[in-house]
Amino acid sequence: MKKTTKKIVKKYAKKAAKTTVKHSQKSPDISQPSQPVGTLNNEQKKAVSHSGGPLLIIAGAGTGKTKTLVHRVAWLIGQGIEPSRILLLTFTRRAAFEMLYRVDDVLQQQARQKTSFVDHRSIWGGTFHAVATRLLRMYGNAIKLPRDFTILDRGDSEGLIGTIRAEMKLDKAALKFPKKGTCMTIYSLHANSRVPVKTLVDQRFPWLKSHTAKLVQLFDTYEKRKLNAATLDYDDLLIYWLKLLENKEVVKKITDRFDHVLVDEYQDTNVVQSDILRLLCPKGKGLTVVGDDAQSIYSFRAATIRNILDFPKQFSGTTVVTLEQNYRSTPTILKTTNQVIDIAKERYTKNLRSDQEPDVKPILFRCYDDNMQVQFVVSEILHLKKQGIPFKNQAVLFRASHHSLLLETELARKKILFHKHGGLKFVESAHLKDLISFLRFAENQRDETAAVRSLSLLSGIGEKKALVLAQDFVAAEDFAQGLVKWKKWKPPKSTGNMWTKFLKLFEELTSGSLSLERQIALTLKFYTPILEDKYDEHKTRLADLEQLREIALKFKDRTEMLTDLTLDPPSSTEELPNRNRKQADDYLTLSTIHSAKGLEWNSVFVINVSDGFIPSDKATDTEGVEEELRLFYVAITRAQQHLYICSPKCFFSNFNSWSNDDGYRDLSRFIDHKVKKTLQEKK
DNA sequence: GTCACAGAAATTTTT
DNA sequence: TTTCTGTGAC
Repeated sequence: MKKTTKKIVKKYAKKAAKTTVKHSQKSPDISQPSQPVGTLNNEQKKAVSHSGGPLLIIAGAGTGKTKTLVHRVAWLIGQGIEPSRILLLTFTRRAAFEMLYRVDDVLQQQARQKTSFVDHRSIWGGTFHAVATRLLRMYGNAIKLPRDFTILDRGDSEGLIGTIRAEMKLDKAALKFPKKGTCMTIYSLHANSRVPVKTLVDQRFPWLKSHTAKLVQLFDTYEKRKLNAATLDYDDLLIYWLKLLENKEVVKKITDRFDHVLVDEYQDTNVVQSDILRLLCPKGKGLTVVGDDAQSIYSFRAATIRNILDFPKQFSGTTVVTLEQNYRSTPTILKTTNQVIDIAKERYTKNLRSDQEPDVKPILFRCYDDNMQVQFVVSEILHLKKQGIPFKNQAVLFRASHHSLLLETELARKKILFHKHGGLKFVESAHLKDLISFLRFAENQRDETAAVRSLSLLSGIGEKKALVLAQDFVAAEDFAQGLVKWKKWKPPKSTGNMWTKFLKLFEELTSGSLSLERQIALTLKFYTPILEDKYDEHKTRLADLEQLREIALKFKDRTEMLTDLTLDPPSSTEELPNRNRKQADDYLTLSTIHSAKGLEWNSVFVINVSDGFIPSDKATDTEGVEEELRLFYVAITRAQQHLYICSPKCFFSNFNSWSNDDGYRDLSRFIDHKVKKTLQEKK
């Protein structure tokens, strides 16, 4: 386990300095005075040095949540807790890294005073999914899970569901059976919320009621197929972790590992996750959770706000500490954010307060169309830059990934560099998945999804044949026998010599004697002609594959690379190796609001704050709209000093003419007259 | 069973 | 516009 944390650290080490500068309040020249390093207020102190029963920290936006958690970890270590006996569960790997990095800082400060040296790197840190994977590789055999299982990402899972859906003949148009994506959504909600499929369909997908029986059957087959292929999807990782804890033989081994479990962003956990915690920390012993119910924005992933609200009920003897002192934003901004969250029907969080000097009111820019919005944003960004606020301390936030397309074009035209977070990920593009499928197949030959994907890339072999070949291989007595079977097989003419070449590649990849780099090089060589044939613009795609090769350098071996790329894919252009290093590294950030969670900037622009976008018109019921409100709240609480809320009246110059985003839109209903009073309007 | 083609659908958010 | 799905020719 030590290894992995070390790797995380190594992996991000270069970026570290950059990241912290970028997202922290460390720019004294322009930022508001933030809480001095090393000092804690009374509430924070109480949380940091709490000992005894379970601890719930309710931390409003910008109240120094990370800092408190970091200091708590350091304090625990100072109390003599072995770092390797601390488990830190965060929402993203990046958050885990940042915390570990800062724990190191605090420890170094302490070490200077005490001349003791503690290695923080043995702390277990990561997302629920990443930690689950590690534990499953260690103890999975107790529940009959092979060590070399591979992980299906969302696309793979949908693909498998789609295949089964077709096999069950549910794909006839006249049937109007839900598409694979919808099936997957239902399945995932079911898996993560433990609500029976029937109830779920009745309540949330009533128009699919007539298909319930078939859906259940479909999911059943899906589960069997995954099991057979030794593959787990995202949801399985949590479910199997729970199974591990329910297993009498292993549970003790795991609970004995940890004295303390700390969970960040607790408001966005689901019931499976809270069950895991309950078994991991019986009676809440050594359990600390941190969260803010006003920032719960992941219910589409079956997160339930009840987890945080009912925590004291679930764990008797809970100590609750509430952090209300905000160190991030100016009082003028807080006035707005407090007013916004006031609209919420159900509200548990109190108002935030700040000691900073009042500054300019947040700006509401109501303009004619989306083009004007872009012009305004770009000119303000440049203006702020002139005032000494670098691009990296500014961010533009939006509801959906494609909302930034128009802006991206304009930024490119003006030669302003930016990084975008959220939306389709690099490794999710078809050509990357193609390439990765070879490696994954070599890793786990039972992985049906990877097998079918890679085999059917050969011309003359389609999905059907690929599946038969894959199943033949698995059915063979052992690896060598499988290979013999394959060698005997006569491919159709159109396959040409590709079959022989493929066999050679497959043998090489599975030999176990090649470095990861070499494996990728060979696969790339094999795949390049296929790619050139398959896609028109192969140049850009080839460049992407080269990037993957560079990324691969960071990983120890194939297992680690495959796991990492699925659980923690590079989420922005920033995390990819940059071929133009010489460029100044002052980048503007563009981000979906979801991906902006936990971050902060001096100046924040929230665009498309018009009804239909915020709240999204996909959210229909009250609960959905409430979540949209919290989402908007998350967006505006990211700002330290300058906040801009932009809302065009019309959308024409649309990115995608096929969407129905066009037309007139009102100002978001979240900007009611009370909120408006806290803003200064600009036209 | 494979593959090329035409027509339809589609983007909300993510581990 | 791109991606997915279903159809029909080989």
